[in-house]
Amino acid sequence: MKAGCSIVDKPEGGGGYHFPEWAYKTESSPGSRQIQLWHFILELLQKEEFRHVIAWQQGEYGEFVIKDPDEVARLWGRRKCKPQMNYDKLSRALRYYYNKRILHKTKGKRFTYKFNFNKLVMPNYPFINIRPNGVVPQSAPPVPTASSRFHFPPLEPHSPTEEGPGRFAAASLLPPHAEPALPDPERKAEPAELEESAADWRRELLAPPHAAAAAAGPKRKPEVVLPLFSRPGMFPEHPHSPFAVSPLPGRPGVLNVPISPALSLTPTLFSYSPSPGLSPFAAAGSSCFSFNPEEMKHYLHSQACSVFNYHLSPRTFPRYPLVVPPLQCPVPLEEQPQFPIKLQPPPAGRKNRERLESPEGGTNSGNSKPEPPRVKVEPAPDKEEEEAEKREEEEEEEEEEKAAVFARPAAPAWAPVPAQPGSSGEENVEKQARDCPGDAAAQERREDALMPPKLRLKRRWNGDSRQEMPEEPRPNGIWHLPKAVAAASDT
DNA sequence: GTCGGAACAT
DNA sequence: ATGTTCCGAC
Repeated sequence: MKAGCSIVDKPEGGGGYHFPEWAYKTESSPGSRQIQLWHFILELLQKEEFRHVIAWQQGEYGEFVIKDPDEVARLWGRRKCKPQMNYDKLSRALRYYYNKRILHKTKGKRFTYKFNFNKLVMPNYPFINIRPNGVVPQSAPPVPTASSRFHFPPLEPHSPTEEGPGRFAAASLLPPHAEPALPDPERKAEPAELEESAADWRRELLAPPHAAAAAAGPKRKPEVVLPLFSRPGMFPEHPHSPFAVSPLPGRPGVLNVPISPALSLTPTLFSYSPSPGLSPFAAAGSSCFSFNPEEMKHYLHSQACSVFNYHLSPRTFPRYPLVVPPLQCPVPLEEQPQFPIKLQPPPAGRKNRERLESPEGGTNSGNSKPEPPRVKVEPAPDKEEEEAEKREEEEEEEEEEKAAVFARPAAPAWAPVPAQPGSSGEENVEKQARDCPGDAAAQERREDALMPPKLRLKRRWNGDSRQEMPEEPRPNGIWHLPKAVAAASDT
């Protein structure tokens, strides 16, 4: 049944440029990560059309309620070409997000979940406002309103030669009036429909039944609607696609890496999130609303282009901290480290400090002893800290987070960065992103601390090592015994 | 309903 | 890695 489910091939890597695999894993790329559920949820949440299916919970930050589980499941199933999808399965996927701290359940409220916006989206969706009745219908976390008024400076477009279908056409940003009707829940996906490219799924989702039916015939060109954030002249060459121009400077036809502010919703990427020190919202955890206007400006700019792409790959942005569409991009892409993160020395966090005997502990290529057991033998976690974290979490979950999500105390090990005259904001931000991975790492450990040891183990075994597990030469496959390990740790 | 383990798929 | 599918337990 998958035959019909077309996916957009990943861009051909011409020009000899090689991008890391993850870079291709945009929403529509083949493979396991076409689109992530949380992402999809966010999209639905964003659209007025689906208000009756899923909607933000008024008054609860990041909380949403699935009003029609079956329909959501159906939409998800259609999106993923899983006709057998149902709420039971979908919710299972949702539950996996608990551990990742992307979501959690709102206890006692059926079909109600809550995004962990404070830690996740907040710093990455600076442009989304909660405007339940606004044009951006279903909103998102309440962020400083500056975001909504921000406008993009002209970007330097490169000429994308092969855009493929406008797979990320701005349909998700359609104004509510565009497609008011819900698709007929009964309507089955017909082959022709399934043949549609990823670009069409939105249209399909959004389209009223008759329109969708029409789509089954000769493919009519989707009416591309300008996104909210799009402005005339923004991308003169491709006025109707906000994604026509890659934020990545000058890489025509190679890869229009979608830059996404959504980014680090996966644990793996947490550490790469814009550091709190870099983001005005950074603070995600703490004094979120007191930010330096300059920083704000720079930050907004650096993320500007990501914004209308925010529903693209959540993986892109954080790893390309240096290639954000620049006011001025001093470092040519090819000179930038492809995997800047991996080059970063382990943060000097508490745990790492313990084991960091040598100051240069970052690269241990010469080390003959990888000492893998260290990871397996999870020492009893720091009780106090864990307790504290647990308390914090309980507070959050059980007290319905009456403590504002933003009020979370985060003791950053970094210092606020003075605006550097002479260097662009991006530069600043980016540099910090490079130089100060520690804070993110610290947060990582906090997150880990929040987690039961078993889960922590799991995360690590799942490759979610991050700073906890420095890049070490590991014997092939030997460590890949997650279940065994989990079991072992259980007994 | 909700949860999470397990096996499996992509 | 991120689900999907199934399922027993609560």
